[in-house]
Amino acid sequence: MTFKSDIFEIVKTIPEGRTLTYGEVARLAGHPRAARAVGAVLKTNFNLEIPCHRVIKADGTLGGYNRGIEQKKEKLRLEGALD
DNA sequence: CATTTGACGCCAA
DNA sequence: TTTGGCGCCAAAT
Repeated sequence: MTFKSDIFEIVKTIPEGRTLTYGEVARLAGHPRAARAVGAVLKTNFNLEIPCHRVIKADGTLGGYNRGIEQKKEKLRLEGALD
């Protein structure tokens, strides 16, 4: 499988109300040092079936989102992943 | 095939 | 608490 597909598989398993960091996703995919590459992949994929808004930075900030950082923030708030 | 780019992560000032 | 710098890796060009 490709790095991309591995990442998507992992992200698809993130339950509502839960968040993982880019680094965590990379580690779960078997690429412990590829945190940055994870963002590169999520960025090029617009598949809404993939809850990529649940992937945030290790320092607690949200990072980015291909549909706007505000949308990401709002989604997480609705799911209770914030506060 | 060689470079550049960037939704990262960590540490020193 | 902010900045700045560096290592890392896959995608895009």
